[in-house]
Amino acid sequence: MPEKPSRLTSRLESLRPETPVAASQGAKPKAAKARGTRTQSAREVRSAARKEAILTAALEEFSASGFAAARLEDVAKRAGVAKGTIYLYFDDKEALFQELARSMLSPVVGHIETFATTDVPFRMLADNIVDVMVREVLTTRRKDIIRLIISEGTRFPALAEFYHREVLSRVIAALRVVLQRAVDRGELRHKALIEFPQLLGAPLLVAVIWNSVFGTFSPLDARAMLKAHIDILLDRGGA
Amino acid sequence: MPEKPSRLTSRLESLRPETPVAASQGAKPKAAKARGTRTQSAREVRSAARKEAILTAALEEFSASGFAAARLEDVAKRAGVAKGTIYLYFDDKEALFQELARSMLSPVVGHIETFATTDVPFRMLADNIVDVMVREVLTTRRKDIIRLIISEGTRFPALAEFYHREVLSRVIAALRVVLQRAVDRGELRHKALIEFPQLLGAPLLVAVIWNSVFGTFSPLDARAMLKAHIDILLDRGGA
Amino acid sequence: MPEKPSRLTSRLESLRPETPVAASQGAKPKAAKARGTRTQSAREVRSAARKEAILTAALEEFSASGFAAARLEDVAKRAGVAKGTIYLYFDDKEALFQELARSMLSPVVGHIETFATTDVPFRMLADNIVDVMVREVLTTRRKDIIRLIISEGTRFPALAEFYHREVLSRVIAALRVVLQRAVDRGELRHKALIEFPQLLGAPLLVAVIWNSVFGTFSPLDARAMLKAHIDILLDRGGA
Amino acid sequence: MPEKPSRLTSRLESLRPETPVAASQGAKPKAAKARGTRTQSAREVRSAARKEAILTAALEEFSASGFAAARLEDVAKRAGVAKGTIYLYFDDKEALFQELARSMLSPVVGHIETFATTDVPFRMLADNIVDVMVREVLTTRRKDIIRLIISEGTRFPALAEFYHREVLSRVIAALRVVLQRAVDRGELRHKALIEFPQLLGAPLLVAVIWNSVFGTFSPLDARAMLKAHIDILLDRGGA
DNA sequence: AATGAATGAGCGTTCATTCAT
DNA sequence: TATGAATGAACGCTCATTCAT
Repeated sequence: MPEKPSRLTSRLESLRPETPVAASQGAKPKAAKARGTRTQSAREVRSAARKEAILTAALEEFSASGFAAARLEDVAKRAGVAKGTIYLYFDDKEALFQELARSMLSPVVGHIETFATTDVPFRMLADNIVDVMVREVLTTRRKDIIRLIISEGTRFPALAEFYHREVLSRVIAALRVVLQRAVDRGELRHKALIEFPQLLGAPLLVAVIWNSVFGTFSPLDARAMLKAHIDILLDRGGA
Repeated sequence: MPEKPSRLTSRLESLRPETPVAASQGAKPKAAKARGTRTQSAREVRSAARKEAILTAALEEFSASGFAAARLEDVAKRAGVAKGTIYLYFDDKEALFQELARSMLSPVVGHIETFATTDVPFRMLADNIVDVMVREVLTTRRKDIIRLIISEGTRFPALAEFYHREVLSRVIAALRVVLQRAVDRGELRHKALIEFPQLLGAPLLVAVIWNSVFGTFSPLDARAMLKAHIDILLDRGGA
Repeated sequence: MPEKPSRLTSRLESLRPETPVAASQGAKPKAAKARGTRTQSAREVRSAARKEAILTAALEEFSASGFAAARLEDVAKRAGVAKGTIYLYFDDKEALFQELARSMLSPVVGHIETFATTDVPFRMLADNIVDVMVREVLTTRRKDIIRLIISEGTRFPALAEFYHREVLSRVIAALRVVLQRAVDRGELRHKALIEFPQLLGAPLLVAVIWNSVFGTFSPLDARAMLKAHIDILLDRGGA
Repeated sequence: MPEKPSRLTSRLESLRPETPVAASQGAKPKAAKARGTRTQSAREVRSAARKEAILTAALEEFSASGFAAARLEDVAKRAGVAKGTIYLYFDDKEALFQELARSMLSPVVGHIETFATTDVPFRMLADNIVDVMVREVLTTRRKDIIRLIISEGTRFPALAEFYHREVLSRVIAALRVVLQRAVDRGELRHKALIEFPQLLGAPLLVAVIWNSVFGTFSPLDARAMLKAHIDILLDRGGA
């Protein structure tokens, strides 16, 4: 069913833009003049592209090596710029890291609440969530951001708070609405989920971590597992 | 109920020794010749204590800073030895890290299979597992090892494999036995769990990560969540 | 007496133009073709103004930070031009520095010899010198040039030689004439001054350095000190 | 006369030790345990020697290039140590610089007041001061320290204050005593010197600066100039 | 065995200089 | 002519590792 993009799916998918997009569009090095919506000059376009290239490269390097071990020179090389160029766009290594995380998260932020406002049967919603998670998280670089936050969150409290405030707490609030409604409608029996919506997301976390840490020698069928989880919660497939 | 250590509990708890124990017995610096089982000389005892002190210190530093950012000098200081002393017991930083992880995991390994051989009602077993996890993982440094493996696993494939082979795959196998039996006995309806025992452990992972990353400003009642999860799986507390 | 600008004073003061004046007239960026004396086009005027702005800014930055630590970007910012523009007028940082020093010194050069040709009583001349030094050196940016030459002279032998040749040796020669005449006339007893006219200027150096280094927390009344010095040389104010 | 070291001379010369001596003798890297006067271990001796070697090398490099342009690697090379070794003894480049200045000044500090307590005819004292200045300042590295303070004082206010407080203000106070006594005894006519003892020292400053900046191509006979200055103040050699 | 001073490769960051626009 | 983004050599500083004591 999720194969044929329903209206719901497409709405849920609107968190799409996977490539890191700086909050400020016309990424003028260091001084991003947000001058409304205007046609960008060639230079502005090039600048924005460069910033994105750096962010993309940074994501790859940070994912592969972690914050401390990642070398800015490698980021530069991968982005096809000189070492110094990074500093035209970011104050320092830490700022690059934090902006990276934020820029990957920001597009998500705006679309989270849609969950709650979408009025569809819970099982359909659940199926779709699984689908979106697989397509938008597990098979994209967003899973790497999640891992980075797990790995470095303790060392970057500001980032952890940002992620918690802008993403997790909203997701949880939205899920609570959805779950409450499902319970009210008799679509879901487990009221405990309302208190701990984390239980709904837990398998996603397992999938992300498992496949990144053990995936090479023991891959896990994330989609199947997520579906199984939903089935359990909905008493489906039990026989 | 778990308050009064039942026979089961105590067996499960026997994975106790939380302090890192060197895999090699006598811990002769560098050339650990395990010369049969012999009463250790005073020097050997002192040496083993030193190694343990270093491992304990290393765990704390690695947990706090991650592998790359942790400073061996800080480890030494915390362990009360000189920087050079570390190299009498470990080849290099990486070896220290790997031995640390292994030494923390090893005691666990031996006791995992007990799960499968313990023949108790599933719901009792499940409750006990929750209890043990909280006491032996979430409130001890073992949670830090889990986080370290999540954070550094990609950079240390050997460690990831070790952990997968010696811990996870065994735990999963044991859980499968237990879960199969529970299904067979009609104690559990969700056969899907047999295919994905990870779903049983997922909330533990969430608890570990959540409290370490967001715990300071948004603590999560891990025990309550784990219990809620069990209740859901067992259809308890629902109605 | 020096209060009412006598003819002497005004002549001494003619070393006035404090703003740096480019040695090259029309200041055509880089290729300063001095095309005879012609009315400068609007563009040439603007160009000359720009060069001056850069020199003024450079003086401030070099004075504040020294040659090595001064940042060309700051010079540009202060001059209100882009970084690259500096290179339209100067070959590199060092050339900017040397031209700066030369341009500040050049106007002085032309007027030094006037000392010798002015035929006034020594004590009047001496008083005026004090006055001019205070007004034209100590309270202007020329003191900064002196400090810069002291600080950087060793690293810029060409500059040191230039300063010595074009300024110091001339001043000294002129002073010798003046001093000799004063001795001959019986206005001055200390023949040794003729050999070491530096002794006449020494207090000026002290004033410049003292006030720039210790001035903030222990200011020195330069004028009073210079006057005291003259009084000593002239045996005034003693009894 | 100054040729035959009189008692006075030797007293004045007691500011001798020219090689930089760290305030704390047994220069244990970073943690200088000042444990009274004790025989230093071989290691302590070697450590102190190293610190001195670094300071000496630093003086040379800083003198030659100025603070900003001096390269720590060159300091290390000159001192015969590795780059990192410097950081065992000094926190950073700035600390090295400040400690250098202080260590060169400290031995001076203790001996300044002797001027005032020495009760000899002023002209003898003056001659001796000239002599000591030439031997202990102009022909040693102390002149470099003076130049460094002139050059970098503005950028290192703490150093400027230290120098002013510990050296200059004391010298000036001591000179005032001496000068006052000379005036009282009728040995000196110029009372103005009491207000501005700087006038006594001004030629020394000129000599230091002149010879370091123009010395190569136009050396100045500092001793002769200083003597001439004294002669002027004392009305000697006039007729 | 234990120490900790010493090393030097390595990395983050700066900034003079260049050059496409 | 003027700009300022881009470059990359250079340098301060760190820290894993070694080794004389």
